[in-house]
Amino acid sequence: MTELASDILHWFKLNGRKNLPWQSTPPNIYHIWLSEIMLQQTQVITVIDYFNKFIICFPDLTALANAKEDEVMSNWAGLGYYSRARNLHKTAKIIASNHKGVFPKKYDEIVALPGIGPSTAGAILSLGSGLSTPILDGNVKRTLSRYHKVEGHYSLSKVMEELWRLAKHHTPQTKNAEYTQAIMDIGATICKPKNPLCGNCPIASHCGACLSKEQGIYPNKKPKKDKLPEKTITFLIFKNESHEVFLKKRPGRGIWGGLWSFVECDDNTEAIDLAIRQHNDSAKIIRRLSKFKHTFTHFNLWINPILVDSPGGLANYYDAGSLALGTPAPVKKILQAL
DNA sequence: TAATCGTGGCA
DNA sequence: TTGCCAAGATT
Repeated sequence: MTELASDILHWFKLNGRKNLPWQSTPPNIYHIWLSEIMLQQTQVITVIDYFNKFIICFPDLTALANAKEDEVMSNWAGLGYYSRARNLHKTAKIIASNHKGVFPKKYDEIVALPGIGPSTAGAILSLGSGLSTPILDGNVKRTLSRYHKVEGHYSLSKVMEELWRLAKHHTPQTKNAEYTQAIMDIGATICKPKNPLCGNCPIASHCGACLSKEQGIYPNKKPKKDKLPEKTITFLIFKNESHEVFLKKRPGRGIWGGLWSFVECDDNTEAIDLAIRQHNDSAKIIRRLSKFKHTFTHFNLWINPILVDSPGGLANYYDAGSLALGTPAPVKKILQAL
């Protein structure tokens, strides 16, 4: 066992997180899988409430496999990266039909499932079955980059190969579930992106970056991008006499895939008039709501919401106060303000 | 290899 | 206010 693994395991006994909602003895593989998917690019604090709500609706893999897609999406709405939810549902169905409802135990089978890549597969095997399988999530990448002063940004395949090599090198044969949880805990609570708490770190005395006071240099920063592109769209909020609003299910790919949203069109008079006529020939604009910005990782979206009177509207009109459908965050924001 | 895919918290 | 980016995978 490497010194890093030994130090981390010792630290874990007293300091590790052992009461997260998806942790149990023995581990529940469904909970482990679900949490790992929710935790992709998402912090623990954000996931906890979603996880608890989700396992009440879908207590086990069979319940999830038998669920309607809209019910799954509704429980995921607000968490983001919605392909995760669609793939989660797909995988539940695959396991139900191809694996007799039992989560597969082999790495090759697990990594072949939709939404599960090499790191998530490793985490499932390690945390769920205690197998000696490396992971390489953001916490491990950051911690090992500092410890070994790895040169180059993650976007370079050469850097990722080196980090995987190091991750495998430190992954112990025994106590692997504890090690995996421990190194993620250290990454999340001590070896943080900004202001790492090296004074509390069990591996600081052997950490290259800490010893040379270069915690800010490693991991190497992402090359700066130009300004984020900006887009402006119009939301048309069709409202009938019963104060119900029209929502449309978005296609299963692209932004907000599988969620329900307003009619959307370009932000100009001609496009707006056309979209209104096409939806309901007797509809008329009531008023414009205030324009607001919604920020994504890769662009900024300006949303121009317009409230439209839509007499006779019936199909796919819903009461905003008792909506059971998943909606994008900005749509939910508008619905709550109506 | 580089884009795409959400949202919210924090410095 | 703006920029950064989190328990990554997919195309």
